[in-house]
Amino acid sequence: MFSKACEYGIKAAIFIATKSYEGERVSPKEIAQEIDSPQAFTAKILQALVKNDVVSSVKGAYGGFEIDKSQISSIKLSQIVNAIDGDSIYNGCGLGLHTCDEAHPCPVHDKFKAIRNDLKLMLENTSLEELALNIKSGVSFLKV
Amino acid sequence: MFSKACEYGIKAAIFIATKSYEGERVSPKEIAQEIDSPQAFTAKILQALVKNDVVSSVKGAYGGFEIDKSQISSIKLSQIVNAIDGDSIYNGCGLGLHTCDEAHPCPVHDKFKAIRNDLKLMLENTSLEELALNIKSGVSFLKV
DNA sequence: CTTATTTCGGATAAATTTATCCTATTTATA
DNA sequence: TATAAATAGGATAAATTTATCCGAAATAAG
Repeated sequence: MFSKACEYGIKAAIFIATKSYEGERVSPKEIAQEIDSPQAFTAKILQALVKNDVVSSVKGAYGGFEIDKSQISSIKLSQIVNAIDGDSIYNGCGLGLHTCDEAHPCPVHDKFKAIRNDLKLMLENTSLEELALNIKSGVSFLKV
Repeated sequence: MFSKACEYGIKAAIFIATKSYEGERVSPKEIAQEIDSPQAFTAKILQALVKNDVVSSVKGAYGGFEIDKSQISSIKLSQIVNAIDGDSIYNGCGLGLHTCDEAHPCPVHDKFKAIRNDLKLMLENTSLEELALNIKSGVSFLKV
C-alpha cells in the first residue's frame, strides 16, 4: 500500500508528536529505536518531512526534531503520505494507464473509485493528533 | 497499490479472456502489444498465472495462452492478484508491523480495516467475465 | 522424422527502492 | 572562541523489482 519510506515517515511523525506534547525534541537515533526502523534511512525521510513542513528541525547541540504542539491537530495523514509517496495512491490509475477517467476508464476504474476515494477521505480526515494520543494512551503501537 | 507485475497480469488475463470467447489463443507478443507491456516480462508473469491455474497454456506450433470459456465467469480478480502479489495488500499491516490485530493494533489499524476489507470484497466479487465483457464492448480500455 | 513454432525456465542486466557511511554545516554552551 | 552535539546532504552500497536474452523442451504439420 505505502512504501517502506512512507511507513517509517508516518510512524516517525507520530512518535515525534507524542514527544512534542511533552516539550521534548528527539533524534533520529531515538526515533529509529522507537519505531524499529533503520536510523540513517529514517533520517533521510525526516528531511523530506521537514521540507514539507510536517515536522521542524533544530540543528546543533540540544537540537532535534519536533512538531509545534498547536499544529499537531491540524496535520493530516494525507500531508505525510503526500510528502513521501505523492498522491499516486489515490490519484493514479489502478492498472497503470496514463489516462484513466470516466471517458477512458481502465477495466477496474469504477470498482476502484469508491475504495480509493474512501482511502483519500480517511487520510485527509485523520489527524496526527488522534494517532499520537492513541500511542500515548497505549491503545495502539508503533512497533513489533 | 498493485505491483507492475500484477497490473500486467490483470490486463493480460482480461485480454486472454476476450480472445478466448472467440476461441483464439494468444501469444505473449500479441498480449504485450494489446496491454502495452514489456513482452518478456509479461511472459514471465503468464507463467505464474499458468501455475496458479488462472490461464492455461499450449506449447508448440499453434499454441498460446487461453482460458476455458466456461471458467471465465468463475475466475475472480482476487485469484489473479493473489497469484502475483500474494495477499499482503489486504492482509498485511498498513504500517508494516509484524503483528497487527485488535489486541495489538498499529496506529491506523482501525482506520484501514474498513478500506482494506472493501478492497478484499471487491477483488473477491469481481469476475474476469465482467471485466472482459466491458473490454469487448468498448466500455473500458487496456491501454493508453 | 524433420521442421517451424511456441511456451518454459534459467541467467543476466537495468532500474528503483531501501539502507549505510561520511563529511559539512549549524548551534548551544562553557 | 573553542568545543561538543546535532541535522543536512552527497556518495555509495545492498536489496528488490522490473526487464531482457537465449537455449531447452514440447508440439502441430508437412
